[in-house]
Amino acid sequence: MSSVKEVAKQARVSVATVSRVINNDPVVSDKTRQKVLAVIKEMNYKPNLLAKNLRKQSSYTIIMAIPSITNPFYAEISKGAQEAVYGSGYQIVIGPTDSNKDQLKTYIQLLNTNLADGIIFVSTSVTEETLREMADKYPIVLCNAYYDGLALPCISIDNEKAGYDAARELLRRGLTNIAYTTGTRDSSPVRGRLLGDRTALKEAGIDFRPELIVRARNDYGEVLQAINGITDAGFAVDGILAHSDIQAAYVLRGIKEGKLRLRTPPHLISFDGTMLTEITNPTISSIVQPMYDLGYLSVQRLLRKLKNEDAEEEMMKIVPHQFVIRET
Amino acid sequence: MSSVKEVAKQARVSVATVSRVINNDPVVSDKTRQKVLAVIKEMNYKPNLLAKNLRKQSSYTIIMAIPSITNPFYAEISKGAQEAVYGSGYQIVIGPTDSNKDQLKTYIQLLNTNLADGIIFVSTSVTEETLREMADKYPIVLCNAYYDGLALPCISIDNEKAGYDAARELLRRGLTNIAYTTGTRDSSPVRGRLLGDRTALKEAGIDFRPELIVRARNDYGEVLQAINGITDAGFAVDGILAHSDIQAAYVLRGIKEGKLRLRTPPHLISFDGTMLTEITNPTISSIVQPMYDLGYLSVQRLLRKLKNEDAEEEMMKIVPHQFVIRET
DNA sequence: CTGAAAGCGCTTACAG
DNA sequence: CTGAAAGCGCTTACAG
Repeated sequence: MSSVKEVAKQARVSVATVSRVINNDPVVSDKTRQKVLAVIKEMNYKPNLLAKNLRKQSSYTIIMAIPSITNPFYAEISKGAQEAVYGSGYQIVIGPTDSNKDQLKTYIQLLNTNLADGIIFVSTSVTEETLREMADKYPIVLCNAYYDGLALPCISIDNEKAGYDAARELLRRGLTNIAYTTGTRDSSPVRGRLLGDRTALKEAGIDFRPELIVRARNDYGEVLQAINGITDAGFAVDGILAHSDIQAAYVLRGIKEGKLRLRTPPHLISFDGTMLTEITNPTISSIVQPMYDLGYLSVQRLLRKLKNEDAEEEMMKIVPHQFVIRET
Repeated sequence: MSSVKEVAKQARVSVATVSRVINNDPVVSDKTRQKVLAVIKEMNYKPNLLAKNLRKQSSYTIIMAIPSITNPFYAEISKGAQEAVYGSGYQIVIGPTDSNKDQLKTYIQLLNTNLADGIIFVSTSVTEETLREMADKYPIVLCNAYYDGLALPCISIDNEKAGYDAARELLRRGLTNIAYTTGTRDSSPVRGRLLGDRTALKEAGIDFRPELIVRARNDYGEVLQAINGITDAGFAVDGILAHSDIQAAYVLRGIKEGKLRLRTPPHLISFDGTMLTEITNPTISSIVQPMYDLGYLSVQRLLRKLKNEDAEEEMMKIVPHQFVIRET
């Protein structure tokens, strides 16, 4: 492996000059530059970026902590994120947090040990307490979920509007017992969507019934149990708002397999709008989030932050969602 | 930020001793170790791994080049890979290659510039020529696809057996015009599956018709076109072997939307067996690959290779697939 | 068992 | 416009 030293020797210049050429420093003369460039090409020299990183005190690496990579919603966000670093000179490490309790610590450790320059937290993959401790030590961007007490940049859809849109559509169809399966965590998206839900109910003159709000993970059994629980409590569920496409797909599966105790096939609207909503039968109506953009913009924001180019920016960046009515 | 130097000063030892303590060198005395450990804790010292990496000439980073992260098949492989690095001291960069022609170059550049120690190529994300050039420069592991001329470690299912299993089942059902939508690339999995297909046909006494083999990407339009092309050529397709679950899901969608010109609903078997096959309606019969294991074992193999612990190992590691009959 | 010193391969302030 | 030299923060062969 050749080094700047050897290139310098071959080109009969100093290592400083070689370094300047590599970094396109306009100060070097054209003649010198050409000479050095020729030697670099001839020797097939590649700079050792491990050395550069140490010297610059930067890993040029960012982390995206994300619940799960196998949920298509997060896969799309990851895709946007990965494409956003392309050409920036940064690498991105996608860090799933749901499979193991301590994985998040590993990613934070990367920041502690100078192996990462900043981090994006997608959804509620971190506690508010941890976040507070990290907030003034490291560059952070939030994606999807925010925390009221923390002034951190956040990219998200308008969840209140989304919840309102979805509930309003079901109400427009004349439904009165609309169940809502939320995730397991109390997060800003869930709170926002519920707020929208309540506004829509209020406008329609229908009482909000907390019994219709149930928690469930993206797990078939939990979704069945959650909804059957509402039925068993005496509510004739006629509409369902699903926290994710996966949950909605499980609702359809439950209906098909006869494991969901319902009087009539419910109207169903899911949040996210991944490819899943188009391959189920019936296809699922949903609030479509701009997943790719969420990932892409989060990375861009973090990169600007790392370069201190974000001074003037608003903390909250709302990206538009779409509402696509399909067969449910 | 504190450094070994400051820790050394506080603990009244040399930086060498601090380094030895950090790295659990058994040579240091217990008293010294305790003293240093106490100071490290007190100062909340975290080693700067950028410096360690330069000194050790290793990034402790591996790359997994993978066609697409949004295809659930590859998402599961990624998941296995990510969990396999957990606790190893290595990081993994998941690098999608399908969205941009030059992304693969970026990942190879990471190897050139000492920012990655080794690479896993999933499926045919690289040309044989590129691979040949890289083969003796960097540690490489292949996942899914292999190249006959190159003695590189590979983790894969037995595609010939899988193709045989799938074709045999369709033949057992009395079908005689079995279409096979392959991917767009000529890869070892496709060749293997076709070989198995032909063996099964031969055993059943049915002629192999190359017209039934059609290429298609994981794209709705291409899948429709490919299969309609066979019908238009005069074949009464009654069974379909789909190269991926996504293609199979598109076949179902095509049938539902009436865009597939077929006499009867075809029997359908897909390769991969991701969650998609269970949320479609009907659910899809498939050759289920151990996706998580493919990713997990590929990483383990590469890590052993990096530590030179794989001297005795076979190049080819076959992992078992399952054949799950669902509703198609 | 411990320390002094060299060195990993870059970048950059400073001097000329 | 260019070079000599210091330094980023570690690890490790060597000496004692």
